[in-house]
Amino acid sequence: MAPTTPRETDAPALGLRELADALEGTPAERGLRERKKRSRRLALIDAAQELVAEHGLDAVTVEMISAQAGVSPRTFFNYFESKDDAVLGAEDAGLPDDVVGTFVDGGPTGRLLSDVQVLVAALLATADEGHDRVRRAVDLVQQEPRLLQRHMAWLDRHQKRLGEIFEARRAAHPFSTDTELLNLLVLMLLRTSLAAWERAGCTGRAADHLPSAVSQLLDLAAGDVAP
Amino acid sequence: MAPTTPRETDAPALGLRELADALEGTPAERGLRERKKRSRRLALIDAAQELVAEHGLDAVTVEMISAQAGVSPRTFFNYFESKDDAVLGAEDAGLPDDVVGTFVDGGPTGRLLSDVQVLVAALLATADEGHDRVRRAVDLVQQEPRLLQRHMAWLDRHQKRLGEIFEARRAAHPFSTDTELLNLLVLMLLRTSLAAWERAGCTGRAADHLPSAVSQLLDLAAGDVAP
DNA sequence: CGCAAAAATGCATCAACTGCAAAAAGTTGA
DNA sequence: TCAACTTTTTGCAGTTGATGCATTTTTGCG
Repeated sequence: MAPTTPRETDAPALGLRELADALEGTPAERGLRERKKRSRRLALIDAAQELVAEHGLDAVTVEMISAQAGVSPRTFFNYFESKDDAVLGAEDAGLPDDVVGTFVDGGPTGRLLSDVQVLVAALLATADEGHDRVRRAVDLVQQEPRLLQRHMAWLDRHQKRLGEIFEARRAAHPFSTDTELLNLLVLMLLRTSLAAWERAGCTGRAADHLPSAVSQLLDLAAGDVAP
Repeated sequence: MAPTTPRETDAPALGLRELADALEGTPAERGLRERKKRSRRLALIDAAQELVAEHGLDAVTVEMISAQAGVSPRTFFNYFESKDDAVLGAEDAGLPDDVVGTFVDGGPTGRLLSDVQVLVAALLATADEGHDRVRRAVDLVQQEPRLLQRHMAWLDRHQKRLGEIFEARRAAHPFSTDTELLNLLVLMLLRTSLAAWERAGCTGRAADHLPSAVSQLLDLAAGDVAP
């Protein structure tokens, strides 16, 4: 019990509280409330994925999902905007700041495509964290094409941020590629990698299949320039 | 015009005759019924686009749309699967058979990327037919991000067919690119071209902006191989 | 005209989703 | 421990999108 974090001091510093909070125990365990919230969220995702896997997307109602998770139907919508979001376990997993910083500063390699690849790898890495649930989500997307639309919605949420990142890099290190095209490139690499990962039985990390996707793209271009 | 691909022969194929018959007599004017159907459909699209442009997507109900178009709300769903489809004026514009045939037979150029470009050009050409409505649809997609999801749904509908086309070509003229990646490539080129077309004020044809999209992609690849 | 096919319509119904206010659970400080 | 407080859950009523079914209206055609 080393009192390194003085979080019981009452009066003193102004930022100490926030500092303590930041350093304190894993970001998910700061009180029963937070823990229950997280737990319920996961319970809802599990319930949704399980039921959909068994009965199909359209045959499952939010009422069933909430019942299985042991909460009221109304509570369901406190956690997710839509049924589909719950099935996908949609996290707003943001990009790590250091990765973004490096990219904006001209990226690790200085070659746009390679640097975008690093960006995508970072996105895939966050997906690896919730391995099981992501795997089930990817499986379900294969079976239920409607969910693919939500996948696009997920990109929408990040499109703004991605756009800003691309523009920021462009400012200091100009390139001619449309932001629009780059956004779609990210989606393409993401989906292709995830698809390959799933074909491989979801073993290892999804990012391992990223280089293959990129080289396919390069081959495609090379074959067109000098057949 | 090297006739390496025997695709202009008349007699051989069995389904060709029926196809010709089906396409015969302007496809839209074979009786009052067909004409009315088409007219109502367009009226619904116009009503939907107009109302959404004015009030926003969420503030417009199918009841309003059908009222403005002068039909019953129930009839609306005889024409469209969803409100969003009506706003987008979603046509199931199929690819012309000759274009598909050429592509499957090794495509006009024999280079995969270039041939996909021709495929996309054909898709964009069908979009040019309903010039005004497509333009409004593109505009609305910019304003209402939710519609972008339906754009993805549109791809879904064609993804199966596209996949078959790619597989058919692959059988006789093997290539290593994933079908998944090619599907996304088509989407990328479509969206980038449409975006450029819209930035150019929707003048001329959307397909005119396709070469730029492709060359951007090539530049991206070239810059990565030999910086 | 009169009959058959096709389309439009009315009606009942389900499910997704939202706002609101009351109740319950967690948190804080003395 | 108790009592104010904040946050979250929950019930309820209501709107809207969407579908199935039966009925009526319209259209095509001899």
